[in-house]
Amino acid sequence: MNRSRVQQGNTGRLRDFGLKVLASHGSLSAEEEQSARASLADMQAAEDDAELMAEGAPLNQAQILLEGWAVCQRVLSDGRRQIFSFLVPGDIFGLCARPHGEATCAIAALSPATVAPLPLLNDALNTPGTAGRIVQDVLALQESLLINQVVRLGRQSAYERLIGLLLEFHDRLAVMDMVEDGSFILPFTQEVLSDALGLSTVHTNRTLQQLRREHLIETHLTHVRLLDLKMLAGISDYRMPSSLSRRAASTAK
Amino acid sequence: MNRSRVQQGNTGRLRDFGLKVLASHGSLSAEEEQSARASLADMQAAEDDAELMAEGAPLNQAQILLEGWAVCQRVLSDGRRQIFSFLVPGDIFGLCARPHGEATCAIAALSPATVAPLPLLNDALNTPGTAGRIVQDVLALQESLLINQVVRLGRQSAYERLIGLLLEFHDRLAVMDMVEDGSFILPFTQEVLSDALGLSTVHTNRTLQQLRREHLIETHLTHVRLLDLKMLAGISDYRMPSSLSRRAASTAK
DNA sequence: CGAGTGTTTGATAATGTTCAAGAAGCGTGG
DNA sequence: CCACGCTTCTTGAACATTATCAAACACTCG
Repeated sequence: MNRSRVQQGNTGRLRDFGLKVLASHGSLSAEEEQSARASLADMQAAEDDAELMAEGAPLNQAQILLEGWAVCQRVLSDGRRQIFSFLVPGDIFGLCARPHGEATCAIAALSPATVAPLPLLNDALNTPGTAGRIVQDVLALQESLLINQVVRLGRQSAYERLIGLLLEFHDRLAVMDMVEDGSFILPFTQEVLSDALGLSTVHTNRTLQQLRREHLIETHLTHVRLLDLKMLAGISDYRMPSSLSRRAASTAK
Repeated sequence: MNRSRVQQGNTGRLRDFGLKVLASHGSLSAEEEQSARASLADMQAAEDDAELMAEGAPLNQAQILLEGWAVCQRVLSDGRRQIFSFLVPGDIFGLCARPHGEATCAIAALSPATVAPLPLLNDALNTPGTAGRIVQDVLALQESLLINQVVRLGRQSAYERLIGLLLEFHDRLAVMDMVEDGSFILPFTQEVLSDALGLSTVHTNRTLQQLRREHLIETHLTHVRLLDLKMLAGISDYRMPSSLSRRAASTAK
């Protein structure tokens, strides 16, 4: 774990982002905001590729990813890697519903990242306030994303899988206010995408090309734009997880 | 939901089986055993193919599958089916770590089944006794099985997947004392296996044949025998979930 | 025996992988 | 500013894996 101070100028912006994310689940009480504000100040930078959490680590320290992306992954003994899920900026991790839970997979940063502890959320699952609500929402979302991942890997074609994952990114980033006109940034390589989709990089590349040829997406460097959400959702049989759509509604101006 | 009385002669055996399963997590207190005994008496039969739990149903009624197999599954709009996980006799379902949880997928019986409620386990997650321990164990196992399923589907060949799933069956049934000399019964068709493995039935069939030709397994009707556990585990990079190996140790005479 | 369901087989096609090499983007240091 | 090395993306060709379709076979139950 290789962490260090965060550049001065950013801390304010990132702290406000963290507070906004928490508040998107419900309004924070004065004490809750106080606690969140204090712990967000402890934010730390992590390098690209840093392991934010090891497989088997005790799940008793809630954290929020304030900046950068990360993945939950497992590496097979022969080097093949499977990515289970992505963490996007604003995502909360390190939670577990049951006491003494252990991480079932490692969490690794995909880009330089900033992380802050949220002791407020530790063991908050069954508490009445907004903290409890946040934990519930986060766990519910995690579960439903994992189920969607199984469906993609088991029963969908490369084409459908890729679309489904892009739509998931879209909806999750939209809740964090990181989508503009269908466009967002994926700060990682096609290899990462492939390890999530269970495909070779070459095939991921060609499938992306197909989507571009069909004018369903545009890409420029790490920017992706989804051009026809309805069409894409139809092709991949995608439905937004209910735990997201609730929050999307509450975020809308 | 199509349920009815259980045949007279079986209730005693099934009740004892249920009690044995619960006790395999830790010794039950007098009150716990009392409660379990009472609710096991409410066991009900379910037909082949019956839906034991609908997708979206509130997860607040713990139940135990005393007899028969079931699956967690989701069906895509075009009819393709993905099976996420299997429930073997002795498995507990209907639990959720968070309050107000909803089932993310439907549970369907694969064979005629017998099910009993276990109110003892409702909201027992954070309680001190053995009931709490059971809930923790069950949830931990579910999670780790789902992760294994993702790895199989995403990064393993048909051959590896099939072996991995067979080993999982072996170890889970062994804990329930349903394996004899590497041999056990899978009371469902190759189509079910295929829907779990994300393969066509034809390909599942041919992969099974290959395993037989290589003398790694034997099959006779619904009986399967694994002939070389070490070899099989090596091929598929399989490790027994830790939540199972703990119980396997405690079950051993 | 006959209908129904599940398994096996063969032929063929689609989907996805591998390997190898070239092109494009990016940072670094001269 | 350019040259260089590095990584990522892209391309082509050959190959492997898995799916699809259709038919035959086997087993089970009435």
